[in-house]
Amino acid sequence: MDRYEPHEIEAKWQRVWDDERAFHVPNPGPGEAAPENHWYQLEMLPYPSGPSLHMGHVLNYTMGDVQTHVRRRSGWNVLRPMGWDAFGLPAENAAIREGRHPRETIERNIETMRAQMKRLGWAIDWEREVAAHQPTFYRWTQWLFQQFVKNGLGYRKEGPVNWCPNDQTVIANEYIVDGRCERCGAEVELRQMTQWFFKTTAYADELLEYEGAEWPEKTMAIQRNWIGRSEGAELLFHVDELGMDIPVFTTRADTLFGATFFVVAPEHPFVAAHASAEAQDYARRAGARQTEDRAAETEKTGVFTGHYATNPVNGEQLPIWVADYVLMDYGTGAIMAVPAHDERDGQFAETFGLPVVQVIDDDGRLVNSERFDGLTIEEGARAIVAALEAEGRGKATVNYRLRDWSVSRQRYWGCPIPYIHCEQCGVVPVPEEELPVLLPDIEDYAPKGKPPLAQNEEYMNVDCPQCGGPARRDPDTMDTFVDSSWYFIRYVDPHNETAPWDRAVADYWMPVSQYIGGIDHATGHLLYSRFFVKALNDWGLLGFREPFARLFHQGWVQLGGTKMSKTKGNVAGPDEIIAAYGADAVRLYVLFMGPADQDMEWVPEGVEGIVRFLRRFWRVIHDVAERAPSPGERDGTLARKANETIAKVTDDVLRRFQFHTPIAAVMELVNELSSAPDAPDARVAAETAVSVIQPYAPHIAEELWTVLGHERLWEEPWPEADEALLVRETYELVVQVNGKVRDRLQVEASLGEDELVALARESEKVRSHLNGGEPRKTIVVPGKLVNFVV
RNA sequence: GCCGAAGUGGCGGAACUGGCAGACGCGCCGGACUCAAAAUCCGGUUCCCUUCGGGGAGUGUGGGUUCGAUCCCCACCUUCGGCACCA
Repeated sequence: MDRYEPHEIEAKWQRVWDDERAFHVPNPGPGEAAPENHWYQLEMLPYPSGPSLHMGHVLNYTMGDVQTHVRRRSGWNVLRPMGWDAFGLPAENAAIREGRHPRETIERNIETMRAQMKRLGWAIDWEREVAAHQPTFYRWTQWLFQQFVKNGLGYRKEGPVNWCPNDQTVIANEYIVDGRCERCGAEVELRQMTQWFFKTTAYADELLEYEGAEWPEKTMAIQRNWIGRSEGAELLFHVDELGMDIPVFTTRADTLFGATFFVVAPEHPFVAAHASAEAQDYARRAGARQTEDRAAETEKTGVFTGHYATNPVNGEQLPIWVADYVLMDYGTGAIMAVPAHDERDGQFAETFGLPVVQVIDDDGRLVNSERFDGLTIEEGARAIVAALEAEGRGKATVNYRLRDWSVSRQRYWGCPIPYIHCEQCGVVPVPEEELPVLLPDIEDYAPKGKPPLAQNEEYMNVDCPQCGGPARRDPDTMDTFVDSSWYFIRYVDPHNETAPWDRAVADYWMPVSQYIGGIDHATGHLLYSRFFVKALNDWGLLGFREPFARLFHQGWVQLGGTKMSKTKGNVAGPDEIIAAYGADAVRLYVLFMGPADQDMEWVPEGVEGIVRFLRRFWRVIHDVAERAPSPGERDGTLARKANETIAKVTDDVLRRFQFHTPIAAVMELVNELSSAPDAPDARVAAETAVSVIQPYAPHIAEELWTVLGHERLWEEPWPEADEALLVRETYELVVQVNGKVRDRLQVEASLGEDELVALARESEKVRSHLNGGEPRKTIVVPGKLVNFVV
């Protein structure tokens, strides 16, 4: 027997798979009958800003790989592609640090990571590889951007945006944590800018539904929180002396009679237009402060504006105050204040000595509300809104926390926005036949507070496609979430030069059958991708409305108690472990560490146990190949154990999505096999062990398969458990007295209840606990236990 | 404050539908091989008591349902995650 030399056999089989295009999956040709069992296995694509894969990637892609192998061998037509989220800020910042061009940095990182992936032996169809920064890809990103604009879902708007002073660009809401930029930690500022937006709010309600999508409850809850749907009413308050209306949003129209004052946000246009000088001064000071700082303040502050609003239900004059506890970007930026039934309004009233009127009693019924007295909260709200609606002073509405998606970025390394600004014609799309607008190679792409592209006259100056006059290109680039919102569709048809994809091909493979990735993308990538697919479906480009039929989140691989990440610098790469033990050991260990959806601690010494198992496995299989009779028998103890292992592995991987217990099951089988390598049924058990470990450790499995005299295990049908062998001839019957185990008996599987009870009563141990008495009650569960109650 | 998830040996964890708690692995202890060590192999390893037959306790805490609860119900504690002056 040769020694187990992982590097030799891994290189050998990787070469074979490569030469044979073993994992290439062709698309069904036009009019060709396509296999019905198709499976689109996808893991979130890596972001090649760092020079290496980390263990989180290894976990993620190995899980996908196990799924891929088991499905392939079970007869599914499996699509399993890979690509690169190559545009974006971290990559650009890394390039700046290194003093190189982002393209150089990124393409070098992609080379490294691709080599690592191949070294790990993942079953990827490399002929479908895509990268966001390649013109062949971003041509269609730009085309899609124009579709959004043409369909009214993309627009330009001036408004306050989140500006990171360190990264010198606008950043998205989900990248702000406690008022700071998640990436660099700088305090985010508000700036007035004209920006491109995608109208995610148009799909707010639909994004709350997950029809046909099997998603973790948790992820849907995060998205629901983020969307923040809130049913209520918009009510109009009239300012008599100015002859104008101010709308408010409220979820508590039932408390309208309890409104004793009225508050507008410092940024509310009413303040600048009509408030007293003192109030305007307050608003200026408050508006300059961060929302988070304002929230941290416990004391309520505010100033009376000098005007009054009329309560639409009873004509009462309510003083209008400006206060920073009311936020301009939620609802209408103005509220009716009901100090008796809202904690914040209550604090404000107390601070400024404003009146408090109770309008809901302890039983939850309306009081002091004239003709609405006695109604419940729900009835009251409905009745009051209905009454106001009849007068044109209110209507039921739904408000959302979700904002439209701001997609412009003032940085270099992204997809150019395919629009031209002409003084005569306005904002004009670059004609489709001129796409892509190529990202120019420029020398100086360091951030300077204005987009690097804006400084490049050669790029910026262009003829207007409409009037031919001088015009300027849009100097911004797109948020990288635009790229990742559709990359998974491009995979199905990656070389299409006339369209982003062929709809028939997309509809064949999609939606993604199983998506695996981090839950940190719940409010970013996963939400935007759903938005994209709903829009694309509405335009007739796709035949489905949810991109990811099933979703799974892997846990974090932690080192020293904190999650591995580039920013924390505690990234452990797979290279050293592969060099020391081989790819199969790494693959097995990442999955053996624990349940894949829970965080796990990377213990470098832990891989030793797996290595020991692999060496032992190697030895035992060789031993069996030499000593066990061939063809051998199929129904002994080992064969039955092997059969149970098949059932366990298959069920865990396919139904339970659990990857660590199958490894334990195979270890058990190998342990038993090692004590009887010459048994009549050892050969069938050995073949089973090798066959079912193949998705986890494909190289050693392939090699041992040849040792057992076979070939091409990666194409071998996945073994099926033999139902007949799963039924045990005898089993261990547990005998309890008062629910406590007192004895265990080997019994024939065919015995009926009466026979089991009779056998159990004969047990010495049981008799001593029965103390000669008759059981008051006897419970029999055939196949499991007998319980005597005394 | 609202919403969600999780608490099992020294450690990672298993127990899938209410039926043997601790599979598998790490670590540790003992033994074999060795001049010795590493590697490998064999055995042991929840805790307490024990006359070595066995007995008792035990899955965050306290209750409940049940012949029987890690699993179901109620209350609480702790940890983690999401949202949050959101009207």
